[in-house]
Amino acid sequence: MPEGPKIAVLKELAEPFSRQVVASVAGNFKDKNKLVGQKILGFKTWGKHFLICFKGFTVRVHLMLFGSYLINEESGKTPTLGLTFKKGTLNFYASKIIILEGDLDDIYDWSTDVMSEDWDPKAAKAKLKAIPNTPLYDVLFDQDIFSGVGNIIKNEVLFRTKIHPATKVGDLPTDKLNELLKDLRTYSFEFQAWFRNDELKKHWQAYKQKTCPRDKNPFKEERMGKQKRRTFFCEKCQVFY
DNA sequence: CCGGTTGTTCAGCG
DNA sequence: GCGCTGAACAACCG
Repeated sequence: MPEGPKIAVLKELAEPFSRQVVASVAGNFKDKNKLVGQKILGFKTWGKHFLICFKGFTVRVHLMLFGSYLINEESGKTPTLGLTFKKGTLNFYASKIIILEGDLDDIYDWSTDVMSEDWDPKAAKAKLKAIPNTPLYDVLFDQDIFSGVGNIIKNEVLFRTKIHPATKVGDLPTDKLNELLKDLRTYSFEFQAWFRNDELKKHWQAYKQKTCPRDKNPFKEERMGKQKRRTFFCEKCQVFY
């Protein structure tokens, strides 16, 4: 389900519950009693984390690989966490949920989130300098450098910038690195807009595709990186630096 | 029914 | 203590 842009859409859809008081709580979440009667101060996101802010603490929802949510709707299954308001419900299924105590600004570095207004590509570059021998297929999954980036964004952005996924980050020419950093953000917002309109898949150029749309060369598909994730690339137009 | 997956954490080992 | 590996977890689709 999630990559950063989908969580950004969740925040938009949840916004009507901002400033509302939690009337009752359902689900398996063990600290659910702590939420009853509390007013939601607002919602935030950090990469793939969805954050429900209360006074003094925050509920962190992570949808992982299979998680889902329903707004003003029930699936019939027990949610991990289900919030009921005077009007409406917000349900999370198959999610990992924890409570964060204290100030979020002490917990999160917002500048690593490629969709944040605080996104700072210079900070990312400084971190990449320390790991020049790491291939891009691993680098792009590092949530402490590129919060919100997942396997779709990885595949699409490397294709769009014509960079071979096995290129080591230190071997990238400066202008290509800059282009990559820029497109991670650009593509994430395009992803968000497409997902909102339910037309994300139709815009996939590399992910799960068979043929390169640029030169009609068949895509290579390999399991790459520490996480052995599906990687699609064109050996003709994606340059190995 | 089986295999695959837009993700992360942790135990176990050398 | 480190890095690496595999397992574990979750739910839905084709």
